[in-house]
Amino acid sequence: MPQLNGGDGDDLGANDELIAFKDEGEQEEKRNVSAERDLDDVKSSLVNESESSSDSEADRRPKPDPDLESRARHSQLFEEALRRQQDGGGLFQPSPYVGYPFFMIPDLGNLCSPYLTNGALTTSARTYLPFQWPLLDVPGRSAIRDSATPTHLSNNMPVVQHPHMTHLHPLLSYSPEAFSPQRASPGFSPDTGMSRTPHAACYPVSPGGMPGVQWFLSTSGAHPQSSIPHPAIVPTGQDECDLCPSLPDAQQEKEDEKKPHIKKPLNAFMLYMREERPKVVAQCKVKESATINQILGQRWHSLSKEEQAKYYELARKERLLHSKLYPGWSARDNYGKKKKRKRAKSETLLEGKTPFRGTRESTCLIHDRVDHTFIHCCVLTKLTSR
DNA sequence: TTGCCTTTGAAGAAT
DNA sequence: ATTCTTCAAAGGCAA
Repeated sequence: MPQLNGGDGDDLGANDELIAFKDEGEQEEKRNVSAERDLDDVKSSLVNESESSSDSEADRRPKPDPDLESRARHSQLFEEALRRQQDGGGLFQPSPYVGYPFFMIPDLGNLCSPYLTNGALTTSARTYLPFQWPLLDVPGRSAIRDSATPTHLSNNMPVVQHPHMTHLHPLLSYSPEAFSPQRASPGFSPDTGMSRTPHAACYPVSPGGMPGVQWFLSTSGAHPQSSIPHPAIVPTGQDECDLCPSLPDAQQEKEDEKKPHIKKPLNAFMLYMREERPKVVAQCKVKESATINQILGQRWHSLSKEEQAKYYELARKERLLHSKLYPGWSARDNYGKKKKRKRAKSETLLEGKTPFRGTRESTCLIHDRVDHTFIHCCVLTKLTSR
């Protein structure tokens, strides 16, 4: 499959992807040569345009886009809320990167328990996010506070959850469920309702990655950062931390296999699939992914160069952001990870161990349209299966 | 319960 | 320099 790889090395993106056409006649190929060249030109111009502006912090902010206009309004609300917070001594900062719901939270000591014992929201539990999340119709903070009062599930896990949170669907570049109740740091004791370890989970936070941006990945206690997992990170329910004493080799190896793993950024086609899959499912009444992917593959080839260029540009930004979030990450890091994880899981089952994977803790933010702020909620889920 | 299927593209390893 | 391999997503299905 022909591919050009003339990356500029600056933004780590393969800026000059070529669309490859398979199983097509010679004439078709000739026709595509010029099409590929055109697409290449489009991509190059996109890349140059993007790169020429990539040095500027301001330019990393979202540009006017008809698709984003509604979100721009949200952004405005966010900026206003931010200013109010800062005027009031708040330390929140907006993220210049709009593709991910960054949370700039300086003091997260009780982020995961944002409510006081009486169920009221603590001051630091209130935070803000960039505008990519959809606005919610929340009747008012009091209603949120009432409904968010901690309750208990049948397994005695304390739960703080607002009923509206189920509507939250962040526009993530990675798996949306990264911010769902199934994604969170695990070290939570069901008995005490508190963190099982002082550092529930220390996921790789790039030290020099993005200026002013940190992913807070542990929950509370000794470590200064609290946690909202990046969508590309797949926590596994194991307590891990660089500061913990190292384990014996065999055990260490086993633990390594369970370490959260940073996923690859999605390529252009994957981004296209993510967007188009629901439409194909609806149109073709087919659910089998293999069939759907075949259809999507055909549709991908039938896209115009402009349409494809949109996804290549998205993918390039994905890679750029990913590389900034995880400067030391390599695709090689994940080689064999799938098989190892599967093997580790089956070994656990063979040993007759209950595949209890700890506790997931997830967070959500609810927009309060009354005073244009966001309210942080925390959900704890006991994990016993995959 | 697990792994395969099926697609394209990116990246690293191997030749 | 070219080719090969792996992994990203998704969910049904066979073993």
